[in-house]
Amino acid sequence: MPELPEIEVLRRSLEPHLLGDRIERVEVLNPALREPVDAAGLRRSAAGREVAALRRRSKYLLIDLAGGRTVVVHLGMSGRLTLAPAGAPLEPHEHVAFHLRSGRRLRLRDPRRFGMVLALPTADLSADPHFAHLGVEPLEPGYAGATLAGAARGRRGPVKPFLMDATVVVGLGNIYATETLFRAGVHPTRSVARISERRWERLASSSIEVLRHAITQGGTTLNDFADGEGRSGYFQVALAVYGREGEPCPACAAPVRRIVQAGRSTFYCPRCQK
DNA sequence: CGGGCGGCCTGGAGGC
DNA sequence: TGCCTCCAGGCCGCCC
Repeated sequence: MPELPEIEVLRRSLEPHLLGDRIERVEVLNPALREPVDAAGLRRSAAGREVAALRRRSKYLLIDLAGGRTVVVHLGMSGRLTLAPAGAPLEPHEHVAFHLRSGRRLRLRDPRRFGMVLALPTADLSADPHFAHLGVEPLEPGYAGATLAGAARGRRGPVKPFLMDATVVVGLGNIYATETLFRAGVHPTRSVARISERRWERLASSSIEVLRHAITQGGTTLNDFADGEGRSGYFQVALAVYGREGEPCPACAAPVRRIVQAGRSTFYCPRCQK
């Protein structure tokens, strides 16, 4: 489900509640996620620790704890991480619950089980195999057309899967790569070898605009995304082409087309995207 | 080595 | 109402 904007929205919604609170107890209800949850390790790392910071890297939420360890949460496709009041009943597909000093519990539900939860030493995060290969953060300084152009040098293949390649730039999944291409006026099948400097600049700035706009709208809720307090996002109404096969392009009214690239749906306007 | 594809899972939607 | 097929926001490993 969630791409960069959704995780950033989640981070911001949880931050005021979790900062300074303490994880009293960790309950692993069902360890079967993409990587089996190491219940004992998670407990050792997190139980009795105060939350020192909430960060995000790529599509991972990072919960830094006092004592030098970080709880890493990935929502996969269908994960939800929400705060529940004390005594709230277990919900279906609840995998992990962090019981807080405040009485609430931070719980992870994930029907499709593509998510993950692990605890790592905070200082070594970037060296961990989950993070070591990741590319630049698109909302941090230094990301620009030259970043993309440099990564594309010597490569071939269509630009859409390239934008979704997390070793190049992180956070762009199927929705936001699709919307970025529309905003930049670039055809999704165009080879990365045939994109000008100016187009790379446009792609970079378009991606930043799309991501920022989505964050201000609370992310995109197609089915299951919700922030830490269970609120849905609104960006789905602002999607220009994603999920809109056959509907008129918002710019020129030509019917939006759907194709499949690398096994994923791509939507584009055949007139606006060259 | 880079790119494409299947597989991991469950649930919801739509067709019949 | 029920059954079947298709599809879904991520990511990894295998294959060519």
